[in-house]
Amino acid sequence: MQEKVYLNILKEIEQIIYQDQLLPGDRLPSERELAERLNVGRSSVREALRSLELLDLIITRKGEGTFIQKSGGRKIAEVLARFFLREERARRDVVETRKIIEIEAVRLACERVKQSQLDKIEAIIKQSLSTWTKGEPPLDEDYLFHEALVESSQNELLLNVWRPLVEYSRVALKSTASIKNSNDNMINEHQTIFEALKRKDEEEVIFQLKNHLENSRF
Amino acid sequence: MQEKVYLNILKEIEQIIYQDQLLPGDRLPSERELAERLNVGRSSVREALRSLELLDLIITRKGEGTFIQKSGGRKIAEVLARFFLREERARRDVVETRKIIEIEAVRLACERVKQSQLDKIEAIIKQSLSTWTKGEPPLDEDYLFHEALVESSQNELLLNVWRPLVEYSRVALKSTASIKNSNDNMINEHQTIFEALKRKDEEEVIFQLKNHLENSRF
DNA sequence: ACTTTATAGTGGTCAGACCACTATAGAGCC
DNA sequence: GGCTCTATAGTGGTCTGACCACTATAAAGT
Repeated sequence: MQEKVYLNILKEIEQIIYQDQLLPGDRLPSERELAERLNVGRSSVREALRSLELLDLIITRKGEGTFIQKSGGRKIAEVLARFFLREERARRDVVETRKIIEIEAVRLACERVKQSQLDKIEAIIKQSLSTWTKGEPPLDEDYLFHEALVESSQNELLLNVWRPLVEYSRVALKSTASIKNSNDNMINEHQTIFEALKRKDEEEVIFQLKNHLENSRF
Repeated sequence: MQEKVYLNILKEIEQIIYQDQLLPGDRLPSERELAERLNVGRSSVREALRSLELLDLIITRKGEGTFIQKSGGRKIAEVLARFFLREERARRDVVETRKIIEIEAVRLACERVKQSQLDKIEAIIKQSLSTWTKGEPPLDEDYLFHEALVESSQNELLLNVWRPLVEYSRVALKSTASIKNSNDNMINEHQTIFEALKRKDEEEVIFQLKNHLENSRF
């Protein structure tokens, strides 16, 4: 059975990225050029590009072109969340998988974290305090803290798998989340995790993180 | 700034699914009907559908229509893997991430494995012996064994994240793999892992699996 | 009632038109 | 020569239409 044209185009685009050594920010050939080059219709090219766009792998800008993007997984998480909301099992899988990834990333981080990353995490905690002092919930800092933890694993794939999972968790759970954790507890827990990571105390950081993930809003 | 038409269509499709209480297996309105209903071009509808299709949320069949599907996430994992694994540290990240996933999946399996899955794993081991007795390397069985382990976690997402990692590993490492494991050791190790899993001895199964993954060809 | 044929409807792909926007090149002015 | 403005080329965005291959359905024939 012949595979659909847009799937073949995805593969070809991947090849082009590989052969031309394209990086995030670099520009892909135009739709018309791709169509000509691959001997397909422009509509088919567009179908493929829309798929990639939803994965946040590319961004297309009118008048400029199509650019490779470092994936944030935001759009896909939103779409998945909307489609998954009614499937209890899938939600469990996402939450569970996200926790697994994060915990194992932090385990790796105990060996690999760089001083600059520790500094960054510390700064995020300080920013949390500052935000909270101003009377605002430090939601962004909460996210950034967790992201920085996973980043400290020095395993980019884990980070890229983790991101859409977290985005999904945020969207999927936002209307039903029971907040078990006040903001000051959250910041305290971040601080505790950070201190354990600084000491590279694997057992303690895992324990504290697991505890925190049980209490966390996402 | 006006959002792209295809993103609006995604939202409308979601609404239709919700209002019509559509479930996996149910059919969406035709492309032409959607285009008319939403007052957009058919091409735009197709762009939206391709996005959903890549997420495995729908399946479109020529002559029949477009159906809601229970997502397996296979295609997306494949595409994401292909796009992420170009980077410098990709190989290490893949191998490491795959191990993490597999080990954690097996940890879950110790609580969750079903008798039918144990039976399946046992059958795969028997098939390995049979294949090897015939003088052939039991490569397929090796893969199937690992897949069945991850499957036993009852976390479909883990399985779907694991698959492309393994596929990549097979392709990327195949020319440089140093085979540290003879086939009979491999089968013995599979057997040992299986026995520990049957006993639901988490510590032992993790230990044996880690050992095996160090020796394994993929 | 069953089989065959014709028709309607489905998705799949491509070409083409035209629009809004951006980038680039060229002309004109100081 | 440098700067500004204008024109043109190129980009994506969206829609329409044509035609194909396949499936579903209805009607006709046995």
